[in-house]
Amino acid sequence: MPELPEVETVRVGLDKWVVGRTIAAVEISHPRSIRRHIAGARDFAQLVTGRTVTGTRRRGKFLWLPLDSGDAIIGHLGMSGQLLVQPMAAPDEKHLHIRFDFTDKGLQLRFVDQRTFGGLAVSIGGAELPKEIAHIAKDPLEESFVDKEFLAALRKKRTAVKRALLDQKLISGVGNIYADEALWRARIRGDRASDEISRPAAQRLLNHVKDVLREAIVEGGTSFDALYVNVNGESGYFDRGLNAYGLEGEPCSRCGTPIKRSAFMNRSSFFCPRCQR
DNA sequence: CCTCATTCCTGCGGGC
DNA sequence: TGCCCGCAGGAATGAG
Repeated sequence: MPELPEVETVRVGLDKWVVGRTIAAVEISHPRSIRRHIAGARDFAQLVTGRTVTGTRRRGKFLWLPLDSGDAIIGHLGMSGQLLVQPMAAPDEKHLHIRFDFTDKGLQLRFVDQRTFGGLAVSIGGAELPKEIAHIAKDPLEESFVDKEFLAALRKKRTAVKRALLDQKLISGVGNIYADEALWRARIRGDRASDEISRPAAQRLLNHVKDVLREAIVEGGTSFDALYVNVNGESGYFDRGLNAYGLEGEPCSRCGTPIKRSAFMNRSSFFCPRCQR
């Protein structure tokens, strides 16, 4: 499930394989995958054909490819989206929705997405920062991320602390897995009121968020199945480093108490009932 | 403005 | 064996 570390792993792959190359053609076989590009498939193709990819950028779970036109191809992987770099002769993936060919007739870029929650769009003038993601907060691994602003926002909110971690307008890049992991490390229960967390505890939680994201990037992300892969179709290994997520009934690695699972925000939360208060 | 539930989607696995 | 149903969940949307 692509959260910040998984998207970063994909970005690094794209940086290696796609930057500097010129798009020769784009084939869109599933309109839902470009639903955020309001002007439609033909407009999308027109804007990217003949353009050269000049870099790769990411904020939170969004990534974008600046083009030499000043526009950018912006992408979100959703639940199951993959950006794969494949030989032209490789057979079509079952859920292949968008294919980019390059003028050098080398490896193709393919957007594959089983559940179609993800998608691509062209952001006009978005090379530096697409306006489509301007409403998203900076992610905690950006140098310009300001801890104090997040801590203040946490205090101002009247909601559960896990909900705040998942709120991309407060802090971007954190999804269900890393939220549970950071809360476990900080020994805080996710349903605690965000404005009742002490300032030192909130700072510790933020530090754990940063740590767990960084550690997962080193491992190439977390995956439980073939749905999250890097641009070469390979899975990450961070699932070995998890202490809470998906471990219902397993002994907490700190205190041995079985990890509990509960429904929260229409999804599962995993936590240690003893050492998370 | 703020908070929160709902909706989108498909493959898989459990239960009967 | 086969079918049905629940589950996985990021972000946009709209209700209250």
